[in-house]
Amino acid sequence: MKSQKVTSNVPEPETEQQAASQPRPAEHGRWYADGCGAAFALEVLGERWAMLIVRELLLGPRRFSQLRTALPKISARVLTERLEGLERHGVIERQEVTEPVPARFYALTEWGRAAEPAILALCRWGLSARAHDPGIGVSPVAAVLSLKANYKGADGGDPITVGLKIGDARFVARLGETMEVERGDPAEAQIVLSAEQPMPILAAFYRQTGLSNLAGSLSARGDIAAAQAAIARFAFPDRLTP
Amino acid sequence: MKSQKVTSNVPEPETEQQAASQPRPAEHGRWYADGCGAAFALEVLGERWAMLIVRELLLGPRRFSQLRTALPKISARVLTERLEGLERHGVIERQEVTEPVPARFYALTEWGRAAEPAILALCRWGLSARAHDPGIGVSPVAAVLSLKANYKGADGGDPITVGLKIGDARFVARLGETMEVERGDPAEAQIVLSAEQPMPILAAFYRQTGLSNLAGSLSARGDIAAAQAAIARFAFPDRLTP
DNA sequence: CAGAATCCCATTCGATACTG
DNA sequence: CAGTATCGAATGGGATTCTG
Repeated sequence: MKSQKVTSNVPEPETEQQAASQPRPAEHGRWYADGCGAAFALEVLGERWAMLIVRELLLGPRRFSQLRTALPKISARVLTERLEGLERHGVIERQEVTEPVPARFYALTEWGRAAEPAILALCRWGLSARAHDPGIGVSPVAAVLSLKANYKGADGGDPITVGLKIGDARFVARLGETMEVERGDPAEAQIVLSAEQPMPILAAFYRQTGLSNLAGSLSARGDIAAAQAAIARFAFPDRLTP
Repeated sequence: MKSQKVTSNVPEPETEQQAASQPRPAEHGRWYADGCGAAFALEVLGERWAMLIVRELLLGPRRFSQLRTALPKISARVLTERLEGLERHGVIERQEVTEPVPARFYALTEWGRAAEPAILALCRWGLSARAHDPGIGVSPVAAVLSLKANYKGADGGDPITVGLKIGDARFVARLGETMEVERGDPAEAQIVLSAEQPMPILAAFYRQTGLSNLAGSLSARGDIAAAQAAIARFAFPDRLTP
């Protein structure tokens, strides 16, 4: 990580053509000239798509193409730019693996992971405005984080482990005083919910209802009483706008 | 209760045609096509400056020129645009007063106020990255919210009331289990801190130190032991980046 | 003062094509 | 697959001017 010389907010008049392919604004990020921590956060994460990329990395490293799948409307160019910017700011880092097959992953740094509370808070705020529109897609990661954002604690009850299979994605969540979730095989979980798409799973939690009425698109395996208890540990924000 | 008739500045000249075939870019705010609450939040607050405008309104309604003062780098045009957008989305509302003198204020709606936790979380995340650069200005509101973002509770102690005078701004904070702060006259407070600029006040809290070494630019009045106790109730995040 | 209206260029984006 | 390169088009936003 190297620090850049910040010259001035006045763009240099055509240094050369190279400058055109290297976007300025996030260079050292000085849009706001505001010492507030939130302003600095927005210098780093305030560009379009940046926070959603971080969101997608919150549950573990992802590859370029996986990010594109999770964020279908982002273009390759913008994704490349954002990954560069986030890496330069120290939010993410590249990981090269040769293990099964050579590949490159993008992973959050420690600081990047620390952005989770802010992103979950934004998630709650967004949910407080309008129902989750089922017509709009949600990535598996977004769905799982949406649950995490609205977890209310075990309230003295025992921890419950919940496995989630959403398409190809596999998560294991542990619902204790806090909700911890990571990618992994749900084999050991007390309950496993499976669906091809994220929405049926979200709907089960949103409605604070049983799973039976979604049997068509969602399948549940395991202790059904534990499933009910698990669902009761989530509460979604009241809507503040009609 | 205001009449919320919007779409006034869009004349709609005989074009009642395609609404679905033409994906308008930012018109109805659909950049992301992502059902996640965070994505929706960013449709509303993700434009440059938008969150900082909300931040400035978190401690009470402000006038156009007051916002410009607090955010010196925003242009009148952009501020106008953002205020329109935030009003259209239901985050803020205009208030016309005729009281002392006819004036217009911008105030958060209930939903807008609900964004406070997200903004404070971003503030904490930004602070975890780098020291508050004293070379960069902070608005009085940003300074006070920065304190609120890092308040850790009374831990069994009695509430302490702290008055803050920052330039012309006047705040009263009550440090109980949570920190509540609003604009108001600090006359009744146990402690009153005064400074022309926000930074000396922030510095006193940041350093977890007494006030004596900042006597030049900061003045304190009241129970000095209470002041020490008050300062001890704040803890600022560890830096996660060097 | 509180904006609205114009002008206009730099930035940014999406689509497509290309490459190692 | 994992990006680059290029290009045209849309947008953003600074500066300036106008108005109630």
